[in-house]
Amino acid sequence: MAEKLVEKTAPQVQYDSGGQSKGERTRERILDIAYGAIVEKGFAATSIEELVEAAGITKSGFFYHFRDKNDLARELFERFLAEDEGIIDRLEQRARELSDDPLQALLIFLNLYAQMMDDMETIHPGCLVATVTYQERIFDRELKRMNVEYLLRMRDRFQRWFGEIIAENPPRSEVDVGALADQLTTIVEGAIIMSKALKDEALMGKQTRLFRNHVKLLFGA
Amino acid sequence: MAEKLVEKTAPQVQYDSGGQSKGERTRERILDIAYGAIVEKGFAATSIEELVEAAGITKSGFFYHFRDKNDLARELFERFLAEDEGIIDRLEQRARELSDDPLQALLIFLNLYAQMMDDMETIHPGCLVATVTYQERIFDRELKRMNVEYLLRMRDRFQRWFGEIIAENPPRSEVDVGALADQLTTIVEGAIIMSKALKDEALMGKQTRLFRNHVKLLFGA
DNA sequence: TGTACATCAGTGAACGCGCGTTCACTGATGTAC
DNA sequence: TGTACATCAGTGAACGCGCGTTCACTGATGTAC
Repeated sequence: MAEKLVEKTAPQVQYDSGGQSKGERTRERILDIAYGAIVEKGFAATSIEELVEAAGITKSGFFYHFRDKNDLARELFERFLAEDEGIIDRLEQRARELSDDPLQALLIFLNLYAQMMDDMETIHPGCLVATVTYQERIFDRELKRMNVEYLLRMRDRFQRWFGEIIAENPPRSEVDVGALADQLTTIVEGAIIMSKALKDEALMGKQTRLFRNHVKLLFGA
Repeated sequence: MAEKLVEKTAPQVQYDSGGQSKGERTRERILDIAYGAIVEKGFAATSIEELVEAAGITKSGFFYHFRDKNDLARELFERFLAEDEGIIDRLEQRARELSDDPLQALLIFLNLYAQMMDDMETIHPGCLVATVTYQERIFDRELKRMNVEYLLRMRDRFQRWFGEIIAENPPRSEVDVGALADQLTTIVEGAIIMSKALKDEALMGKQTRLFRNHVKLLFGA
């Protein structure tokens, strides 16, 4: 009996985890687990029960960290979009550093992007965009708005880039610049679906390189 | 009282509905309603309750026609795939009739396909492919298999077509024919997501024409 | 240094609701004799 | 032409299960005096 009481009050080891409190670590763990589960099988099919079981807490513990299930979805989506755009920003920056010519820079960027996809052992996180679009009903308006704004920022980024390219390289054939600006995103979204369905991990990189080939033919010397 | 009894046994009008029995008509009605609902908001979010309410029968009536919910999904998917491939078959046939040259025929086909998308007042049914892929967990193996085989048939179709084209027209740059064969499907799947998210009905046609432009640059004189 | 109180990070039990599914039953239509 | 039976196309009530959510409570840690 006395032993048990002593065990019960055993000193809690305080891990140094980069300034994160215990609660923050749990919260992050839930988000990580939820991310994987939602990408794998969708939001509706992912139950709170399985998340907390994997996280090693109880269901009520979940509701200590998140107001409700949509709250989790919002947080997750925000997190993913920031991460994804950060990656694209860095790739664009590197590509621009490697060439002053906008066309060359874009071709380098597309190569870097395709390589990144080849190296990705797991499924691309962009799935979430598609998941949000397909299950809009169970997600709320806030999520839809975030999704649309993300897609529009991508469009803007490439529209400007193609604008720079066209200023110096007349296109070999008449082309819809707006559609061109959307095409990488379109292909990536489609390739996620295809690669997942066909279990073909090389597909995404290949499709990106095909788009690169189009750009090269269209503006190349 | 007597009046009511007479009303109750009022002669049932027998509509001529193309040889379909009453049960077959109800079944088709359920399938039509389910199709719209699933494309709009996904399979999991579509309840049997709402389907039977819209169809004007009771929930038990649903189970007279379908063994369970997956049974409905299977039937629906089968129906859609057959319809979709029928359309593509006819467009290819028309395009081949209009030109003996495989390259010209493909360019005509892509124009016809893009036009069809422009004319489509509603969202493209190909959504179902994406829905199946994203919600594979709640659908069964049979559905996944049908989906994969559909994608492989599409790949085959275009791989053969590009084979014919390359035999006569050397490509202007080295190209991955397998990836090229997948690209139309990839772009269409991606464009469905984009057009739905951005509520931009013209996007699908534009993306298809961009792919056409790539083919033209790649093999054109 | 010890005590009192506040906050953090949860637990455990219970709830209500909706959904898919079952089952016994039924009224209308079709078929055989 | 009438009757008996079979099949079709459902109805109505009930079920059990899981899921999201709530709520009162708690043990550990942090802070003030």
